Amino acid sequence: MNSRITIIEDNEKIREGFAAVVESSGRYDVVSQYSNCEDAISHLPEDSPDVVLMDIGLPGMSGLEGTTRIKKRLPGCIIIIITVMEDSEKVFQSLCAGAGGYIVKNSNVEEIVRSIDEALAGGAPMSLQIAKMVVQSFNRSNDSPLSARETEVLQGIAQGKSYTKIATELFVSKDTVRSHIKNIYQKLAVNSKSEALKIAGNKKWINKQW
Amino acid sequence: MNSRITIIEDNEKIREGFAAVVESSGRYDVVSQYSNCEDAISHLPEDSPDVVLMDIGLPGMSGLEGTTRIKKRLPGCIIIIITVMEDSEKVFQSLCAGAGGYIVKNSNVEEIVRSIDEALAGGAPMSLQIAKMVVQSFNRSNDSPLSARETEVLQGIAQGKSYTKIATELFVSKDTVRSHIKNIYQKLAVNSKSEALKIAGNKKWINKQW
DNA sequence: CAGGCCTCACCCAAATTGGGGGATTTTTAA
DNA sequence: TTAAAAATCCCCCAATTTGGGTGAGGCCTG
Repeated sequence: MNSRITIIEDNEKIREGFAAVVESSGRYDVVSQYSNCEDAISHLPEDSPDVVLMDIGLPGMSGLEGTTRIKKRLPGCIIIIITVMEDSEKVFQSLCAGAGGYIVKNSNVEEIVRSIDEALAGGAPMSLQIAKMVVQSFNRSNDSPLSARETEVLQGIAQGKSYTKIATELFVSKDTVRSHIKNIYQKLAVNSKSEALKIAGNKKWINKQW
Repeated sequence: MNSRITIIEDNEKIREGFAAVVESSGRYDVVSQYSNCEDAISHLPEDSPDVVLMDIGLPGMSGLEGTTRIKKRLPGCIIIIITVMEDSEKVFQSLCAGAGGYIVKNSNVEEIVRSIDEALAGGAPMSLQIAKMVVQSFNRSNDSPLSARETEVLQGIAQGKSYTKIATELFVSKDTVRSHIKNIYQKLAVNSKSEALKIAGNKKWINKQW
């Protein structure tokens, strides 16, 4: 049976262009097209797409948010982001949201169809250009105001460890850890763990590692 | 001035092969070669390399661990992983550790030199094959024992939020969040935040995102 | 020598956490 | 249809954690 495809893209020309290309292959059925995520999500059960071609810059809910929501309802659904060249952070976030690949808007017919084939086969369709962006988004910035020790402590916080646990692992007293925390909070102008993690995480001062 | 390069690789033939290739370009100086990370790290200050070519499967300290340590001491140093085709998890972890690129062991002369050029220019040298692995490593496994709601709650924990904060954000009471936590702990057979995060993180049941 | 960094201590009060018990409703699956 | 699972909420309890304050000694670097 043919794979079911849903297209979400606000530019009508581009959307119908993609639809035509996909249909032309004969192996895919475009079951629906939407110009925004909200509409698409409300029709998810009927459409039950195998693949979603998703634009990132959409009116209303962003493609990022949409990807997360769709993945939540249809975990098996593969979402391929349609994009012009954007910043590496967006690409990274899309992957975090559950995107299965990236194709650029001005791809030719064969590339598009091949991307969908690849995605269904379990591969990750994307250009080397985009892949490199992902890698670059890993690079931690080195202009952190936090000292080495403070970074270690915050890293522990990021892993949900208690002050006591962190102290044990760093071979220092609990009060020392508390001192570092106080300094961290002062430097970042916050007063809670979650706030500190949010800004240190966004600025890549810590490894949000797994 | 030529860029300073250090090579860490336990196989002597491969190591010297790389050295010869790099030297042959004339634009790079191989300032040192080591067969393990420990030796390399103890000579870091004198060597002060701009680029490190690092094997992943090393005796003693792994290339992953070594990458982390070197990055800590020389944040500006670019570390390129030399590898045979490995699992996507290793590739992902290397990038987390601070690797700036990936080249495969049987690359030819031009590829190697070009990779180093690319790395120094700020790009991320890697094959499309490897890039795809990175992307694949983002895919969350869907065999989680946690329910959708429980996953949301644990996600909040991962961001360092308090039960109260999570409750507010999910529009439920604090006790509901506590109920979910209790169930999570039982399912994962743990009894603390950090333990739950560790196993849920490792198995990719949650997005460690920011 | 000033300033940052790392270390540690003590005080305090509020909040959080983990564990126990139970209850209801809705959804899902057998 | 019936049982299990999920989601919601309530109460109790005690230990721990957290955030904030103040102070202080040693070390290293510019």
